[in-house]
Amino acid sequence: MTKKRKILVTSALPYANGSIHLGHMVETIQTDIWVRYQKLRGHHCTYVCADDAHGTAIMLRAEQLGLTPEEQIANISAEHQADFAEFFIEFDNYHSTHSEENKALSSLIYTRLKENGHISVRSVTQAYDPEKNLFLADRYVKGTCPRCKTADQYGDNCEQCSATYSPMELINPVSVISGATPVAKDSDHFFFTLPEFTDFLKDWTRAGHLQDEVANKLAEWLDGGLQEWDISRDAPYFGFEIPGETGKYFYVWLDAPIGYMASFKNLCDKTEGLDFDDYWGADSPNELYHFIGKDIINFHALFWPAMLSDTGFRTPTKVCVHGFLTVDGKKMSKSRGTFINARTYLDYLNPEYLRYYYATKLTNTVDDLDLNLEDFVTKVNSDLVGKVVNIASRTAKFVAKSGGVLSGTIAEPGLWQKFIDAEATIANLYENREFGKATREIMALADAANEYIAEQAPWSLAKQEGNEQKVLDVCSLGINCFKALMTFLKPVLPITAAASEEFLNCTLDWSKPLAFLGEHQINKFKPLMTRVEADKVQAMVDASKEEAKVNTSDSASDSWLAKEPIAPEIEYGDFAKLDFRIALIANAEHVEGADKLLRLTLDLGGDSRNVFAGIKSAYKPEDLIGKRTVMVANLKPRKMKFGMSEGMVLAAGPGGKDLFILEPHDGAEPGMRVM
RNA sequence: GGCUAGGUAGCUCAGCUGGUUAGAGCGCAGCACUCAUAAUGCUGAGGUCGGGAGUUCAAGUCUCCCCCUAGCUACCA
Repeated sequence: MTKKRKILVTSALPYANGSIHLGHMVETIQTDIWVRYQKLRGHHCTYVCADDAHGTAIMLRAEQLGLTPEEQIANISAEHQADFAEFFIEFDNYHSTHSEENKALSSLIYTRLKENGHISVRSVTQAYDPEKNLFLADRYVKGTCPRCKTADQYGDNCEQCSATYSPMELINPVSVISGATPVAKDSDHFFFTLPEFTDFLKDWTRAGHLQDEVANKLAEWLDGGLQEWDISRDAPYFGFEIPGETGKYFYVWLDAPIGYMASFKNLCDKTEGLDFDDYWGADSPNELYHFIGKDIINFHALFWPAMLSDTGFRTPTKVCVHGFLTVDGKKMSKSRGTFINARTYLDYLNPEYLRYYYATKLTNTVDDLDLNLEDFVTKVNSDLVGKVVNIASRTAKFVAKSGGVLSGTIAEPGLWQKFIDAEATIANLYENREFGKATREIMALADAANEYIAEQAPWSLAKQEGNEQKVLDVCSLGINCFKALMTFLKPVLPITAAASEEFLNCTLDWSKPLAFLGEHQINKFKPLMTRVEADKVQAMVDASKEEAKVNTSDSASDSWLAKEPIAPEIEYGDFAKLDFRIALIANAEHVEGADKLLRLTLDLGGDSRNVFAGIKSAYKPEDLIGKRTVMVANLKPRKMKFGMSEGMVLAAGPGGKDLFILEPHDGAEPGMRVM
């Protein structure tokens, strides 16, 4: 190996408010494979992580459970660490952002930012819960959209009409926490003056620390003008109080990335020879890698380097961004059972299956990664059991028969050379986080080994006297191929690698070039990995469905009635004022410039109406033409940007794709009144 | 609407700076083998590379337009 590198690696800190799921595992498995690879190559690599333990959500959750926030985060931390451990995620340290180290570092960084004139203070008006005496983030206020009158919308924007507003603009705003009506209240907030770092960030984001597509994405923000970043929250808040202030706390995202430093500091304090400044000093010669998902790019590639550069610390060598996990091509879904918790997976399946499957799908791009459950079963079985492990399984017996000592003769140097030649390629792919390509290379070698064995057919040779040495030579090469394959796969499959070391009676070492193992005693072969059972996968999906059911009935808020209670009772006379009519959709078309509207021409059997309907997200015009529906015919016409809307069609559903217009049974004719 | 990614065989994905009949694995069909956790090997079927136009001697690969998917972002009632 060349120079020994010193690398500090992090995964994003999981939030201490929920369980680890298979989406989180994409990141920790990706990071862990990379870290294990670096260690295997003989580099000094340190992997730290922590729970992200602050914020209103955690405070409220703890309260709900009747726990102190400290008890709550301790419970979750234990759960997270147990899950990670069983997936063989090998952290060198797992800490918490709610720690002394983090408090000290956050204060230090804040103080330096302030000294450098990069903290500004100004008053912000916010919704305030007068019962709980708590400022309410937008998502903790719900009410009726001031624009389209849809009930039960969050305080920042409307799901129905996508209007944006501040929480206090809602009609009948309600605190989600207490049910009280929030009041507007002013408070001083502290801001990090990010725009002053625009030039620095324009350079930094193009200086090789990021994937190109990430830098492109960030250029949008940089060119559009950065905003100052609100880094304070008012008491009560579970976090760190801002030095020199009372009742002001660091916003959770301020101290979360500092949690990387804090976890490392914590490790340094208990590890001989590991020095904090050696890694975090402004001119540190060592490497710092952050692995994150694409949802938190701005925190890691804008705020974070700006803060670090301004406070005497080094900035990251690389921020490695990955995409989201989809399951069977779709977003993880609780009702489909594809929102799978790490623990649920572990209850049914071997963690190495998932490590391998993810490895075959991981690239160094931000593309989303699909866990196709059927593909998962066949790929793991075919690649690992059918190909790799099979090589040992089919040759071990012959070696054992001749005494269990491998031959020093390389029976087919051409084949062995293929493995030697692939070494640098595979190493390079690991280094560049192209695990999918790496596993493809490795499987190509496994194919070559199996072809060779099939071609030599040692079982046939063994039937004739005098071929003993030839059989041993062939199978020794087979075993060596297996040894090379498992060395290459060791970062992905630590447990199978360990079992293989036991079988091979040697350590799978990749800090030195691959060596042919000859004149060497090996142990009895035992099955190294069993196949994925498809019914276990199904059982896992079913269990996830059940968990989702329990959770939703728990919160008792998922039924449509709960979301929007039935309106107050009305008199028949009130109802009779509404004139609903059957209408034939004579035409439907897109409206230029409108994102959500379709222009419908409704035929009432003699009368024709022009109606704008906000159903573009759910219907194509051509699918509507010729269909009948129900409209409110006596609604006062309303002037809209695109023209007059003379009525309204009736539709149900939360919005987006889930909008369903009414369609009458056959026989109802245009113009008929609906009563 | 703007931006960033995608759209290649039934499924999951490769295809670098444009260059001979577009690849792999899985699945499927047939054959062989029977050492191996019914594993392995060989052969084969299967793609107008989202659609259209253009540049070029030559385009999956470049340009433009359109459609679809995901995410971010804006506006509109």
